[in-house]
Amino acid sequence: MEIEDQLDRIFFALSDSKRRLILTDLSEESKTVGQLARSFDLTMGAVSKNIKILEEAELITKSKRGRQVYCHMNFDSWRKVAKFIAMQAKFWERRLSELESYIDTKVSGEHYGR
Amino acid sequence: MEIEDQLDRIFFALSDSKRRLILTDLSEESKTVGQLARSFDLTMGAVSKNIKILEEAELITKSKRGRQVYCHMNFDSWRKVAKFIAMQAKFWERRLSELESYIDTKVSGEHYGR
DNA sequence: CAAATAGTTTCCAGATATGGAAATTGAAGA
DNA sequence: TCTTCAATTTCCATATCTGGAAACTATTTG
Repeated sequence: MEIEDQLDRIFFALSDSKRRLILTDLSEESKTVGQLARSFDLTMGAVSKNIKILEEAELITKSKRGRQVYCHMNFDSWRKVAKFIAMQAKFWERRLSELESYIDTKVSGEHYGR
Repeated sequence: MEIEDQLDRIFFALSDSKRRLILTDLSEESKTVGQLARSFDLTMGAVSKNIKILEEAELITKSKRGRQVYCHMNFDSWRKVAKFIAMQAKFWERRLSELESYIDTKVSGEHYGR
């Protein structure tokens, strides 16, 4: 269930528009927690907690420079998410076309599915 | 903020492995709420509520046949999600390669980003 | 060392999620 | 109509999420 837990964390992290905004912001350049707090008009505590959620989902990484903490978008991890979703889509797409050709050739009335 | 709300709902719906399992199950064939409840060892009430969450995210649709309610995977909506994520990835990818070439050509020391 | 600064964590309150049990709705069938 | 069955909704308890305020940690600077 390890991968499933990881997906839980990723999707949960992405389910909040503030966090997606932070992620988009970090995609342009790495920023400190304080910079993010000022950008999004939140306390540092609040940003720090959201950052933690994104970090646990492995969507970002952190690095220290003195007393400042820089947050970096983890592009590798995002690529993985994109790949997973695209593959899932492709897989379902295949099933769907199989189903459609089955319906086209074998079935006529009584439409259950959709 | 309409699109953002939609994304909130979609990602939230996907953030639970039970709901992802239901979705995968429905990708094979449409099923009734009762069938899903039996498959996943949950009460109908619990399944019905999760179905509602997936429906509000427009990841599935429902249709009635007598007193049974069939749930269908909404492939169109999923394609939209996949497209959004892939586009986002591509957008960030481009930014990333711009950044990398910028670093390659102009900068030498002092590595902030990552 | 003391003061200031950047972040994190803790504590708190209010909001929301979750699923079981039971009441309710709506359709089928005797 | 009365009963049964599929599903939804309501009620409830438990758990988690969220962000502000304040306490705490760690690092820089005077």
